[in-house]
This record gives sequence, C-alpha cells and structure tokens, in this order.
Amino acid sequence: MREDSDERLSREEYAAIAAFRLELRRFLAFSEAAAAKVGLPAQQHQALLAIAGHDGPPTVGFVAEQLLVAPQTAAELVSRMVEAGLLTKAASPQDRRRLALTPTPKAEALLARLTAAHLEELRTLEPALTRALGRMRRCSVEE
Amino acid sequence: MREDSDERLSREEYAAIAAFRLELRRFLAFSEAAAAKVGLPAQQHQALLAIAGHDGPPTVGFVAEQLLVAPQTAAELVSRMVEAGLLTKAASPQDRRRLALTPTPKAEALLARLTAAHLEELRTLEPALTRALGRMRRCSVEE
DNA sequence: CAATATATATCGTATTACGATATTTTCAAA
DNA sequence: TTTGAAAATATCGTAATACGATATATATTG
Repeated sequence: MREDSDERLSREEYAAIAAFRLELRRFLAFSEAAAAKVGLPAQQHQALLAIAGHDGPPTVGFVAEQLLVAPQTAAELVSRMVEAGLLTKAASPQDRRRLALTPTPKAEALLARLTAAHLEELRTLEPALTRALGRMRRCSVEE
Repeated sequence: MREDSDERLSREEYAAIAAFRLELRRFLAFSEAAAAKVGLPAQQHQALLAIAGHDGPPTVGFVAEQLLVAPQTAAELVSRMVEAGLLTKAASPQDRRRLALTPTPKAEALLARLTAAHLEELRTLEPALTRALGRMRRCSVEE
C-alpha cells in the first residue's frame, strides 16, 4: 500500500550493493596488480588459470567460454600469449579446426606463484566478501 | 620434505579459484548487460551506485576512491555522466575545488530499476558464489 | 556430395583508463 | 600577508583490448 516502502529500503540497499562491489573491486585490483608484478595482463592470468583448472585439452573456444568473451577475443588473447611464450598451440588430431593449448613451464611457474599469493590474499579478503554478500541477502528478504 | 606436496594440491587449487572467478564474471556480465539494457556503461552504473549508497555530498574524488580509478579517470567519467544528463555538478561552498555531485531524477529512476534487478539476480547467484568462496578457503587450510 | 555449421583468425574501430601536465583553490609557515 | 606546498579537478595524447564484420578451414548432415 505504502508506495515509499521501496524508497525506505533504497539507501541501505544501495549501500549494501555498493559495499559488495567495492570488495569485488579490491580483490580484482589485488589480482591485477599481482599479475602485473610478474608481467601478466589480467586476462592472460585468467586464461592460464582456467586452463590449469581444467583436465581435458583446452582450446580457444574453451578459453572464450570461461572468460566470457567472444571467440575472436579469445583467439587474439591466445595469440598474444603464444607470442609471449606462455602457451603453445597444436592442432587437435580428432578435429583439426581445434587447437589444443598447453602452458609452457614459464607460464606454469608464474601461475603457481600467483595462485599462492591469491590464496593468501583471499584468506584476508574472504570475510569481508562473505559479510557483504550476507548484507545484501538480508536486504531483499526481510527476516 | 616431499617437494610435490604443493603440486598435489595445485590442480584442485586452480580449479577452485578458476570456478570462483567464473562466478564473479557471470555476475559482472549480468550486471553489465543489465546496465546496458537501460543505456548505461558499467562504470556509470557503478558511479551512481556508489553515490546513492553514500550520505555525505559525493565528489569526483569520492567516485575515484570507490571505483578504484585514478582521479582523472573519475573526472572524465563524471564529465560524461553530466553530458548524459545523469549528474549535476555544483561547486562546494566550503571548498571551491570540490564539486558536489547530484544524480538527476532520470539517473535515480534507472538506478532503482537496476538495483531491483540486481538484488533478484543475486538471490540466484549468491549460493554459487558462497560455495566457490568456501571451496577456496578449504584449499589453503587443510582440515 | 552439396549445404550448413563450427572453430579459429584478421582487420578496423570504439571505448576507456592512465601518464603527464595544467589550473584553481586551500592551507601552513615564515 | 605573502609565499610556497598540497589538494581537487580537468585536459590531452596514447595504449590496450574487446567486439562487429568478415574470412578460411574443417566437420557434419541430409
């Protein structure tokens, strides 16, 4: 009935979502800076991570799916990574349209370092993230 | 002693972090698409959100802090938003270097719609995010 | 075997974030 | 109070990259 019941909640809703987004940005900024410190653009780091966390032979299309980017974008990204000595491409025998991607030892070493740093940083940031998530949840559903 | 105790965990660690990052990208992709649907670039949406979630009079510097971007970047962003009819600037009386930013009614309406959509979508995505966070936490600390 | 779909690649373009730098205003100390 | 340093905002040139449009090679299906 009261039209301003939405209005009533708004400030707190905005603040809750804004706080969550700020936490996300903090984490993403940490991640980007950590990657940059070892010479990797953020997307190259993410591509390596997606590949390393997968068991089948990863392809350009797989990278596109995991990174939520268009296929051309993934092709360009992979291309840069091959140039940078982080990946090798090999035509897949079953389907010669596909390219099997393999991280180089150099890439594996960088990723291992980055992953350790991330797990450590996440131990710090995770509580704030979880708190921010909970605060948002409590926003929409009154208890 | 055994050097490969790190190696042992790596695959699962990579997969856990990769899964978390994928959930983040899903949320961010939803958010960006929702903003685009009402004609807003992602950063303009975030600026409005940060401003609406704040009580004091927001300034260009405040936007820079909340969005984790450089001051010039925030100045450019705000400038585009004024042009787009989303914000008005007024020199602060106390400190005439500062600009007090005020969202227009149009911007408030857009943000209200976006916020409702976000809270709803988050009700869907939140469990996966929380699960992914927990999986990572369990990675670094063996129980 | 044609027709269509899929995987990857190329090119031009638009967006945007930043470094370097400038301008205005405030503040502190001489 | 004057003068110099610091702070807030703005401008400009540039670099990075994601995408639309499009092309090519391979696979699949009728």
